[in-house]
Amino acid sequence: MQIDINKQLEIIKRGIVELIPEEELVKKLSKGKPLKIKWGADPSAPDIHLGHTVVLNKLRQLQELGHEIIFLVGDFTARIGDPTGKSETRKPLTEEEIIKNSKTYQDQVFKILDKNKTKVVYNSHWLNDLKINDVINLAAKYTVARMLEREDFMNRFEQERPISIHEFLYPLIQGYDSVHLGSDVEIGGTDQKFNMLVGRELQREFKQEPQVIITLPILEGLDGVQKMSKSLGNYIGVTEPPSEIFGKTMSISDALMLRYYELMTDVPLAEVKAMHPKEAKVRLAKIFVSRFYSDKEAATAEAGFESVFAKGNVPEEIKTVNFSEKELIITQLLLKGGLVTSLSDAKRMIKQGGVRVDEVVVKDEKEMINIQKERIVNVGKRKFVRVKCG
RNA sequence: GGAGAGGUAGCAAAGCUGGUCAAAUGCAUCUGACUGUAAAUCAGACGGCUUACGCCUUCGAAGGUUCAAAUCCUUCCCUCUCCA
Repeated sequence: MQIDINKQLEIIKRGIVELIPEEELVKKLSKGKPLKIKWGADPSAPDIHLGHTVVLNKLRQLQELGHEIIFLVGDFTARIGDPTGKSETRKPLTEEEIIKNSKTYQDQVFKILDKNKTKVVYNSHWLNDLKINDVINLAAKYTVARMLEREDFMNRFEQERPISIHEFLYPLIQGYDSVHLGSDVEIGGTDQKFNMLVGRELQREFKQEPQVIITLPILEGLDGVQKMSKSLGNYIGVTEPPSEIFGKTMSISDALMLRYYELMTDVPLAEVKAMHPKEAKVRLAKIFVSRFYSDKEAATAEAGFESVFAKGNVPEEIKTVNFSEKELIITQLLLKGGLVTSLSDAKRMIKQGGVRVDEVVVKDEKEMINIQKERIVNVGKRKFVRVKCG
């Protein structure tokens, strides 16, 4: 039942950035036993997006090759909270939040992974038991100079920006997880390379055979520059409605489209380049919707998109807001309809010609809008709301 | 423990001989034009409330000086550098 090693290697290596070191993987594979593949996730943000799917797809392949996926939920660090950097201090999550988040997370992950072939573990189960001397021992196994090998540490160090001591602990803890699990392979984005390498060192210290590391590309977000992440708001979530997935895909640049094709599809790039860019993008958008929903949903999303943006129609599914008033001044309508953030914002949009009621541009910021009959109000190209009295 | 530098809007970064600072500039963002909801480009907006004159809140925090403070003083919090 074991698949040929060369064949496995070929599948494993496709689309990855690095395999460190390949010989060790061959050696591990040649033992003929399923490998323990560790993959760690942070449960503080429960929504997974396209960026995560790059790794998930690879894990799925490994799973199909008969290996065991260990999905490690990093609940320990989530519970402590990570005050790293100047970005908003991450609040420590409560027990309930973590359980809830990780459940949501799993629901989404198992849209791609085979639940029956995945083992879910929580690192608090063993990390909670560590004593302070265990931690110091762990810390003694690594030097500051080696920690500074990590690019972002070095950058911050050179730019005289703060680095907290505990940040040095995280790679060690992540490495210790590998020791505890006895993982054969750890997989993650290229940004995890350093931490995963620490795992190798620690396993060696603990007289284990070091894990092999597989790094995968980090997917750029919709802006095409920064990595896709929820906090940057440049992501496509796998649970978003089909129309959103479709629309967001259509808004990316041509260059980014090629990148997405490369990282997330099997379509030959030459074939994509031969197509008209717009057609290629539609095809990509449909691939994504099909993947998380169905071909039928994809076709519907495409039709909806063409109707709204090519023909300028009103989207079919839009939010309805009810009012008790029979008529309302346009600015209030926009604010209460959630289309703008303040009255000033509303006036701004009107002044700039971005506000329409039933497709007619509103020029007067004092205009009264009668809503006894249902009206469609929109700001810009994307924000629509249906308003009515009652 | 000692000496010094610094904390400004989403980010970066001016201003800091007190008023003309709701705070230059760049990036990001948003709206409009052009398009393929692409890129590039152009026009504009980008704290809140007001039809508007204007008013209110904002420059790490709290006090103080002053007719008036991001700008001066005091205390506190935080960051970095050098010395120990």
